[in-house]
Amino acid sequence: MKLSTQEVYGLRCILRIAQAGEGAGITIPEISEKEGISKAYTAKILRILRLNNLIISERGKHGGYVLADMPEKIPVSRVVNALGGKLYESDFCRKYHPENNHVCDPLDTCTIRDLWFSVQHAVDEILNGVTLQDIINYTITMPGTTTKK
Amino acid sequence: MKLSTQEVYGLRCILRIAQAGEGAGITIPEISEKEGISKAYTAKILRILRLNNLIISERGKHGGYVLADMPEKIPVSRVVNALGGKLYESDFCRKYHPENNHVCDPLDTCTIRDLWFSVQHAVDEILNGVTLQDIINYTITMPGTTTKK
DNA sequence: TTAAAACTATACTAATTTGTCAAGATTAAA
DNA sequence: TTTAATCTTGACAAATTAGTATAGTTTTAA
Repeated sequence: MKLSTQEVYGLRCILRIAQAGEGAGITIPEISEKEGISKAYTAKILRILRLNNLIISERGKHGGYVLADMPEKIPVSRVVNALGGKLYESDFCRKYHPENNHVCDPLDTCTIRDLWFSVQHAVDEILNGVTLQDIINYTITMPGTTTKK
Repeated sequence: MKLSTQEVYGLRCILRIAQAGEGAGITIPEISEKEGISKAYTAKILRILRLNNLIISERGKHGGYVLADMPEKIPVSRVVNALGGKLYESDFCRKYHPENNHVCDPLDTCTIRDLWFSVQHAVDEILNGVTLQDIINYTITMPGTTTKK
């Protein structure tokens, strides 16, 4: 059970956008430089976030990205699901029974499916309960940290 | 956030071994046939389980595999961790900061790390609390299911 | 109207994960 | 001791995911 790099990078990118502030906007080169991710890859990840209506792009010379909603209204779950999909999805059984799935009988598979589903539920509960604003707030109030310009 | 196929297949394979019963043993061809996984791939997955001391192989003509411990003493977490690793591991920061990691400062990265860590904790809690025996029991008592020979 | 600075899209390469193959080692029974 | 049924190993091939390159389009401001 692993996070994809897209999920990790994507969350960091959208946090940069959130931290840029209301309507301020931040560009791909800026995010790229701050996160140490290439411009091309940053663009690719932001595209996914945009197609999922998490961020809005402004084109042209003074363009950049802003959040599509207020940071306190964007739970981390939306970001993660956009970039990496869910642990348990409706195609679960089909996916893991590539053959004529004669083995997908109630004997074992359903139990296992239930188990993964409950794991998915626990993860969702946590990620739904944390918004981008929560992360920003928590960061600022952490001891020893300063708000970096 | 995805399960690897190894994790899903591996859990199913070890459940087949558990269901075979005390000291009974089950062979690669049998597991392969029952699960619809190729013999070669089954062998590869069982090898990982064996190297993680979850199962014991008996070689020779009447060989096969048995559990290394009682099914009620093997939590699912051990199986999953053996096959797919953990969501959050000690190399987390290094892994996701491939550059000279100049961006791994307390401003954002630590908060995100804490978030992933709490997700990992929730997943662990669930997977630690379910043993192979639990899955077998639950299966057998499910309505409409029969114990397949 | 031109040029710069930004985003957009698609195709391509590299790395990782999945899955296969083939040759070998071990054991039990005839 | 031979044979057949088993596990063991490492190299290989295929598929997926990660990341790059390139050739655009859009907008602003001079």
